Formats: sequence, structure tokens, C-alpha cells
Amino acid sequence: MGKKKTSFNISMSDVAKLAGVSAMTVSRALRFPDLVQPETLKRIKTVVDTVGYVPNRIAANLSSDRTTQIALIVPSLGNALYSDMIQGISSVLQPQGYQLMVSDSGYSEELEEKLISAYISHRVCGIVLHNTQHTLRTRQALKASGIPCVETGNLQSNPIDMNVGYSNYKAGLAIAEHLISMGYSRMGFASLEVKNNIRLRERRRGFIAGLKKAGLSLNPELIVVCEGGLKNGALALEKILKTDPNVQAVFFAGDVLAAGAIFECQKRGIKVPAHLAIVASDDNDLMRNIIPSLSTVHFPRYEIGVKSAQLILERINGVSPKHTKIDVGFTVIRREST
Amino acid sequence: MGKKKTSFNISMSDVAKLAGVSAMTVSRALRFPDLVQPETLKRIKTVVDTVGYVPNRIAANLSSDRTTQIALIVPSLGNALYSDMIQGISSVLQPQGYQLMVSDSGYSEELEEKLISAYISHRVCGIVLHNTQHTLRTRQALKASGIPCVETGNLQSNPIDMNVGYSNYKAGLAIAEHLISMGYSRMGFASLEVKNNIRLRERRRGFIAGLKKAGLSLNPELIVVCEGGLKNGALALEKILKTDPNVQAVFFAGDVLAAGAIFECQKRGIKVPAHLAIVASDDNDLMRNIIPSLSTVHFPRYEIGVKSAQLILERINGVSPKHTKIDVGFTVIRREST
DNA sequence: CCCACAAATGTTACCGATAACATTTATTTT
DNA sequence: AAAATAAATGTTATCGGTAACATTTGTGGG
Repeated sequence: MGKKKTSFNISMSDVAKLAGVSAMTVSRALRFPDLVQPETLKRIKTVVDTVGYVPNRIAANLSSDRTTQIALIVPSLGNALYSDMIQGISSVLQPQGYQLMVSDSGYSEELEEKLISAYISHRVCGIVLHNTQHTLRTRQALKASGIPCVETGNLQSNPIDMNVGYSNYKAGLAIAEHLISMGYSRMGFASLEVKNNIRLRERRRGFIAGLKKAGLSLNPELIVVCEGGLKNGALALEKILKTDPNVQAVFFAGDVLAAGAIFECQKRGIKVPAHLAIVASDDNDLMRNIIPSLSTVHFPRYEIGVKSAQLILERINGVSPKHTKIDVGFTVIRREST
Repeated sequence: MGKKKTSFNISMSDVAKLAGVSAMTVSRALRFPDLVQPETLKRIKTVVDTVGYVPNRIAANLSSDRTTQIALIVPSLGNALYSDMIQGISSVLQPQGYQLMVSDSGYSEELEEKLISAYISHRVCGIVLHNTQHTLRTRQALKASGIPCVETGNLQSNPIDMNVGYSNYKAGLAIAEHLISMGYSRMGFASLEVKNNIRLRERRRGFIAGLKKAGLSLNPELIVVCEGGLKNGALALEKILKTDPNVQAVFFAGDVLAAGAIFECQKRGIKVPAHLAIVASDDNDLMRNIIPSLSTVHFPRYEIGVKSAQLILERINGVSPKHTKIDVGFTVIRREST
């Protein structure tokens, strides 16, 4: 067992002794003060404060077989996108006394598997996975664990458990329709590598479908794949213009790329949208304020966070949520760039 | 005790029974495979895999009185700045089998206190606090807990425990020197509210000191305080120009503000740096790629993360770090905006 | 003044792992 | 081959709380 000389910590029974009560009464005093006589309560609180007792939640968790920790895994904390969702989750969890733990999978399915395994091992009471792909073993382990799990972002056809998000396909389609309605017909598309990235694939698929619906097609050479970063947005634009100098509108499926493209246009003196229209697919502060401001698709990320947290809490409280797959939709916002 | 009907989980002794060994051997098989005979090991592993056993780390933590979780609290996850540091921390922790848990204090000392209290309660084995102020009780609780703690960002005169960062004062001073060396003398300064924000206060103090050293002074009316966001950077610039249309250079102590100012200059047709020079104080992708690209101070955030994690691991391993206060320095990077 | 019943507190067993020590089995030394 | 040493596994007590049940104390009704 843990016979350790370390731990010069005060335990609950130490507090109990000092207050002249049993450990159980201390436990009650801390969790259900109403069940303890006011004077006893006061005595206990005094002891707790003076000795600086901090309950050992590990022991509590083990004994009660429940925790108040909820895990969130995002592909990269470097992307401020997730911030809104985190705020949304926290806004629900915080008041209920649950803690959120955030991890970064670095876009790696293997790392994600490790993280999730660790979280299951820690018996977290809920898991939120944002826009990630999962290994088969991850899916199985999560299902077997019975831990409430929400996948956010792209709406899945076969979610592990619950799903809150939007249809990237429809978003792509809506972008196409928007550009078409503005009178553009000669289009380009740029994004990060779509392999292993459902949401980008879906957006692209939707975009192409939207064009087709209007009798237009997308020249395959104008479908550009590039690395992330502002620089690469510029490079993607360059590539597209080289392939077809007469392209009228480009959909950058990624906010950073679009911003990079805008900067490149500034450099080259290309007027946006007079010479070239540009749309991005994630709304943020930069999209709104860059010059020209960028037309984008806006996803209600805060709401996604709220809904996800609510679903998990319902599950924890033994309620079966009516809907375990929630489409929060999106909005196409037209700004100066189209 | 926790006599609960829930938990239809497989425990270690279940695995032991199935494998025909004692629980202790299973425990060893999982943690020190070398101590277990190969065939026994194989038998155990087979059982583990087939029943999908996931060790209960809560129990392990309680028994061994140690955890492998390290907490990081940042003021806002909305700021991508922290990402580099997080990567740095993870790069050290990951290979050693430690997990990082990130929380957002929302710039609130009270929330931070709660979070830290929860982390102490969870007996995390290390805590990293980035650029936050702390309540007295937080400081006391942390000290009493004995948990290794690193404050990152601004170098403190009286850290709670350990400290990895840079001098914001020196950074401000360096910015002043840079601008002076470029021949500017009529300066402005803009930042978020400095109250409760040591690092901004320090940068400003350094900046003013740098000017004074060169016999220059900063018109107090040209010290502007504003809210965050691109928009407000623009507003701050507007305010400064209104107060003194002949100002030559403005130091925006905050990357987002500086970018907002650049956009405003574009809008107004103000040539940067010909008409007005602009410097920012945190380097990132946007600073590098915005047009004109922004001169900034670059802080080695990844390295801060690495160093912090190393310090904590040394402590955990019983090594007393030689230096518990590390100055990682910074670099002034001149780009097109000055 | 006794009994029923609620309020306040205590007792006990145990959550699921592990450290320390004990025991058995295999291997080597003299 | 007996003794000494190492390798492999088992036994026991326990980490610090909590659920369930037991007990004591307090209250009101008849």
C-alpha cells in the first residue's frame, strides 16, 4: 500500500480529531453543511481554516466512484478558434462545479488515443472531442468506457456517442451559392491537405456540388492544397493566379489562408473584390478587420460549447437527452471581399 | 464506502483472477514488465486486451501518493500566444508520461484561486501560472502545498516558487532604444488597462525610461489605454493622432492592437513607416505577414515552456534546480513598420 | 412520562490500486 | 550437494475519503 513517509499532509481524520468529531462529520460539514449542527460546523470550519486543510479529491473520487472533471481535446491550441467553444463549455460547467481539462492532440490520432486512454484511466465524467479523427481503438475504448462523449465540429454520420456541430458540406454549398449569387462563375479553391480531414473534404465537396448545381464546374487545377500559415495562403493564391489569371473568386477553406491571400493581393495591387473575390470559412476578429474585410461562414462555436456541456451534464444526471445529434447551423456573412 | 452498483468495471484483481496470478503481478506486469516472466506477462496482456481493462489511475494515485498531472493556467485561451508555450511544455512532459491540463482563468484572480485550489485538491505534481496576478490566499495555499510551481512571463521580484520569463521593463526599454536609433523622437504608447497587469506596466515603464535616457519624454496624453481587439487598436491610433497629428512613432504594447492600427493606417492612407512608425510587443504570424510587416519584440515562448517543464520535473525527481529564476531574454526584430 | 420519529453524529467496510515485506522457485557459488 | 543469491510471485495493510447502516440525542403528541 501507500505507506509513505512523504505526505506530511493533514487528513480529514486529523481535522476530525482536532474538532472533536468523527471524520464523517467533517466530510458532511464540507459537503452538506445543512446536515451538521451550526456550532459543530463552525468548530470544524475553524479547524479547517487554521490548519489549512485541503481535501484530497483523489480519495474522494475513488471512494465515491465519480469525478467532476471533463476533458476536451482539440487538434491544436494554437488555433484561437477553439477559444469560443472553450468559453461556452466553461460557462456551463463552472457554475456546476465541474472542471474542464484541455489537451492538444497535435493533429495526431496516436497522441489522441494516448490522451483519451489517460482520461478514461482518470475516470473523467465526460469527454469532448473537437474535429478530430479517431483510431478504431479509441472509438472502441470510448464506447466501452461508457463515459459521455461529444464530438464537435463536423456532423458525423456515425458518431461515437453524441454530436454537436454543423454540416461542412452545407457550408461549402452555401459559399458556392453566395459567390454565384454575386455573379462570379470562374472559381478556385484552396485548403490544407484534405486527407484525414473530413471537414475540409466536406466543405470542398459541398462547394463543388454548389457549383455543379448552377451548371458550373471547378477546374481541378484550381483546387490547391497547401500548408498552413499566412505565407502559404499567399503562395496558394499565387499558384491559382498562375494557373488561371482570370479566376474571379477563390474560396479559402481556412481563415489564416484567406488572410494570407488578402495580404498577397495588397502586395500585388490586386483589388478585392473588383479584380478577385475571396471568401474564407471561419469567422474571427481578423476576418472582420482585415482590409478588405472578409466574407466568411460563421459557425456558432460558443453555442457548440454550451450545447456539448449541457448534453454531458444531462447524461451525468441520468437524463437521456432527447437529441444526441445537434445541428447548430452556420451563417454566411458577406463583407467587403466579395 | 463506495459500495456502488454502478461501475461494472473490470478491476485489477478481476484481471488477476482470469490470468491466474495475484493482483500484484498484474500491477507489475503493467508497470515493470521486466520483473514478470515473459509467459506470465503474455498471459496477463492477453487478458487485459480481451476484457479491455483500463487501470484506475485514481486508485493508483491514492495508493502511491503521486500523480502525473501538471496544471497550466493562462489568463485566456483565446490568445494564441500561449500556444507556443504549451507546445514547449508538452514537448518535455509528453515523453516522460506526464499529462498537461490547461485552464483559463479569464483574467480573474478569484477564478484562478478556485482553479488552483481544485488542482491542489487533485494533488497535481506541478503547476505553471502564466502572467497572472494572484490573491494572497492563492500564494499561501501554493506555498503550503509544496507543489512545484513556475510563474512564467514577467520576471518577478518575489516569485511564489520558481520563475521563467523575461524582463518586460527591458523589453520596453529596448523598444524605445530601437525607435530612437531609427531617428524618431515624438512618440506615443498604447496598451490595455495596465492596472492589475504588471507586464504592461513594466513595458511602459521601460519604454518611458528608455526615452528619458535619450533626453526625450512621453506626452502623458499620448499614453492611451484601450480595450483589446483589432478595432480598439484602430481607435487608439485615432485618439493618438487626434491628440498629436505629428507623432512619429507609436509603441503598441499588444500585438492585436498594433495590427488594428496598421489596418487603420491602410484605411486612412497613412504610410507606415514614412508617415508613422509602429512597433508591437509580441511576435507572431500576423506581425510577420501583415503589410507592412511589424517590428516587434520576440519572446521565446516555446523555450519558456520547455524550461518551466524541466524545472518542475527536476523538482519532482528530487533535484534542486540550480536556478529557479530564469531570464530567457527577448529579441527586437526590425521589419517594415519602423 | 413514555413512545414514535426526526435530527445529529458515529461505526464499519471498502473503492482499486500499490509499497513493503514475505515467500516460493530458480540459479549460482563453493 | 548444501548454502547463498537472485528471480518471480504472493500477502497484507493501507492511502483518504465516502455510502450504508447503526446509534445517540432531541422533539412533539397523546
